Amino acid sequence: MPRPRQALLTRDRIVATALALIDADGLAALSTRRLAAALGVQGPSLYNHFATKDAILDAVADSVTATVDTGWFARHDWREALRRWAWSYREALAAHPNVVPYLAQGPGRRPAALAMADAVYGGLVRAGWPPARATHIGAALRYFVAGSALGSFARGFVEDPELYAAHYPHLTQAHRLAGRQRSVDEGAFALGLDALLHGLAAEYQRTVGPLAPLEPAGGSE
Amino acid sequence: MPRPRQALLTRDRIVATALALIDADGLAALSTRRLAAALGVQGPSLYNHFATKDAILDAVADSVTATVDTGWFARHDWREALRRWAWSYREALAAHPNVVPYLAQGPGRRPAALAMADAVYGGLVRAGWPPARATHIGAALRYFVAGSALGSFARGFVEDPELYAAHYPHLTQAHRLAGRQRSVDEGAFALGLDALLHGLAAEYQRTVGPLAPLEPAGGSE
DNA sequence: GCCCTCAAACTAGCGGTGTAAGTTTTCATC
DNA sequence: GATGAAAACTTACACCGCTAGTTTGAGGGC
Repeated sequence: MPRPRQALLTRDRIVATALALIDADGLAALSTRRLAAALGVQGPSLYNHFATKDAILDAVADSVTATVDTGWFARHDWREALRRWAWSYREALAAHPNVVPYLAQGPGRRPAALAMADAVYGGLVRAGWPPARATHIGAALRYFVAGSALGSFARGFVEDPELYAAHYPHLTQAHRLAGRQRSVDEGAFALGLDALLHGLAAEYQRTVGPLAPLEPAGGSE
Repeated sequence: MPRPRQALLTRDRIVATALALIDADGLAALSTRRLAAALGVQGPSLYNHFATKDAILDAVADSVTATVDTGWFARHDWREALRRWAWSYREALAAHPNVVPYLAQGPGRRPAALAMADAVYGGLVRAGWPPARATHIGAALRYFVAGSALGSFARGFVEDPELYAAHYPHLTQAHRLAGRQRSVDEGAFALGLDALLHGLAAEYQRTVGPLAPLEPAGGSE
């Protein structure tokens, strides 16, 4: 086939299809040939639109990051903004857990990731945190969110009672985790996030100044 | 070469060499043939000792996890034990950052990871935490540690001032992060861990009961 | 309206990958 | 000493990312 009347591929179509394949079959199952086949095209044609496979993955990762809402810092107290951002971030990653290992390797040069870092850092500094502290807080929350999306603690366990009971005295109920994955992961995330924010608020009072009273629950959104 | 008088390979030697190669060149650079070559052997010979390449990686991951000290819970208050465990866990992962993406995908059936989960969960329940809470706390800390080892927030930035200043108003200093990687990552980890533990202590007081007074700083170890 | 250049697909192929299959020789056991 | 497992080997398959060169339609300039 020569050059078609209408281009078969666009960067957006490649990225969307790649994400769908990764969601369905995992990161390792994405090959340029399989991706091309899903697009009705031969493998090397992708290289007319992306320089390398990694460039495709970068674009996929950035498309996931782009769905995170970072606007909270303009409208809310820093504690509330951090909380909502963290949940939004987690939601974006949890919707595509298979890309997290790739995505978690740093913002690099991906624009959506950098825009997010910019918004969070800026919001914290504006709230009075010293710049170095703001960096640490942003990083710490990123650690927590990325770890939670990546690990899916409960997903790691297997639905086999024998396996754990035999050697691990306290894990006799661990096989049940496999079935309650979502509730366990969400509960752990909620607990950890609340604890983190509680601790940060204390640190703020100790080193920056008094906290503004929190807006009433169920704020402006 | 037929079967040699003395076996050239052992599982331990394979695992140790694989870990060294991963540390040196990254996870993606480990192939069965390169690993075999480093062991003075042909590629397929590895399959006399491991069923698949993933089985080798599992063993590598478990050898890293095995260096985490989980004994603190027998000798310390739960807060202090959690803190020391988290630091030890982080240290183990940070020593081999390239294996973290693989390792972070869940304890699965790896014995060292399961033994660690067992120790942490048991320690928390013994300290009075309700079982469901203990699960959440263990998971939350795992998220944080895994995320911190995986992400290495600072590593993600590039040493190029132009790149950030142009589009991200608050990231004008971000290129400096690349050079201060270790201090940034450790600072973020320390801050986040302290905040987490602070928040957990508050939660404990609210839902379980009064906290034992903390032992004087610089305890029995 | 023609021509030139570029773009977007193609085909062929290189070197590398995980691993299955079968072979050979040695060691350990009866 | 025969037997069988173990541990290396060689060969081979299907797939991988990617390069090179080819073909042909699309779009712009004269």
